[in-house]
Amino acid sequence: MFALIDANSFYCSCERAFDPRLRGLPVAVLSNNDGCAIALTREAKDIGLKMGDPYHLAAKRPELQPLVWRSSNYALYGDMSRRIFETLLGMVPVVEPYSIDEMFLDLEGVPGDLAQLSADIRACVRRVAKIPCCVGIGPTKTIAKLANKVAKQDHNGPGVCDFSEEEIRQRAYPSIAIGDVWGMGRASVAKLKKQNVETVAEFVAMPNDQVRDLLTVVGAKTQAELQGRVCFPFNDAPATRKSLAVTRSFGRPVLTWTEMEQALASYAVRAAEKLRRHRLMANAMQVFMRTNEFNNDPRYSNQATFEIEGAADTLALIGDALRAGRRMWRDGCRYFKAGIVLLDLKPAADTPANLLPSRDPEQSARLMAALDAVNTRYGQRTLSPAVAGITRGWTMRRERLSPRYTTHIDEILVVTA
DNA sequence: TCTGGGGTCCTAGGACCC
DNA sequence: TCTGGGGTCCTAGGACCC
Repeated sequence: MFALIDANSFYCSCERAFDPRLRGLPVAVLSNNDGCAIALTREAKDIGLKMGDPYHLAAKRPELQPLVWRSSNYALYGDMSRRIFETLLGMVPVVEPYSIDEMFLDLEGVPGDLAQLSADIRACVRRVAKIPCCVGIGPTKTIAKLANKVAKQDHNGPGVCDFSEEEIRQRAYPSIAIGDVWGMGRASVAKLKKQNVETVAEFVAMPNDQVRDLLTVVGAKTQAELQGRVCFPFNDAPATRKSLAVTRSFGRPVLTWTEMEQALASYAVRAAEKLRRHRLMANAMQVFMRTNEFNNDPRYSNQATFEIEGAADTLALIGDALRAGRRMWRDGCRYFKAGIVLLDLKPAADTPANLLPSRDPEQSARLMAALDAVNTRYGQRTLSPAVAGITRGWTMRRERLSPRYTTHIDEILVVTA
């Protein structure tokens, strides 16, 4: 049996955990660059804000004036996610983090009443991590996800939904829209609608071959999972990641190569840091830049993917990124976004030694260790290659950022009693 | 002025091989 | 008239997720 724990309006709940004045108020958290709403409390939904609404339009709507806006603060949310994870680990043997705000539990062999355990988990996450959440239970991950969704929709309910019994599912499926199912996106819903399939019950009743023809093996697996057959097993060990990206929209258009160079170099710095934190090496890189597709600027978009010498060295990655960037750079464009993606990642330990390395691997490792040590101790970008720039006019907007309550000593909450 | 960022998986089609 | 049958690997693009 699986359980899925999903935090309610996670980013907003994190903001509320440290600023109790936000309780009961409509709150929305903005995407990077303060672009659009990506997390909303129920109060925010109730007054008409929708996921994805652009901030610059929503801020002008009279009915949305009560909203409290926050820029996204991923340092805070990541840390809160870790707290939830640790809270859960204190209650069950294994936890599989699925996303920043969702964790699967394997309840196989966990003693006691599942409903009681779920209620306890919910209360404990609220008390210890200060985050409200809902719990869904089912014999497969897809059913547990669905149960969670049902639990969430019942605002005044217990916050727990148990779909472990076949009979209970049979009663529930006819009234659940197929689009509520994990893995059923817009395109699949539209295809099913053409076949007059709109509810989970109707989907489950389709012949498996027909589902496969219509939605490929992905849809067929989802159907099997809804019928109670496990296709997505519990994953105890964290999956090794295959790619890693650092991409950003600019706070204002970038017009000069010098600025683009700074941007690409600083993305490479971040990418290299992530790579080393996960103890990985990258064997290929993708670099892209583009103008804004939403306005009338002349369109230009270019991208290059190429192999690189297996490395987690900041200076090497900067060199690779800038060489590729320089080749695709065109004067006169108003660049709006650029990014770096590292591909073909391998564990650093498994990577065979390069017989003809372009830099001394020992020296590189020592230099990177020193760089990371300084930046860990004194803060990100304390030490950074000069080409990544010191004053940067192009960085993203984050005008409504909350303090880094849990990850920066100067911004920690002070309590007076 | 103003519309995010970061992932995974699958499929189709081309190149190439025997 | 007639032009096989499998493979593999790679890439671009679609779909989906949070």
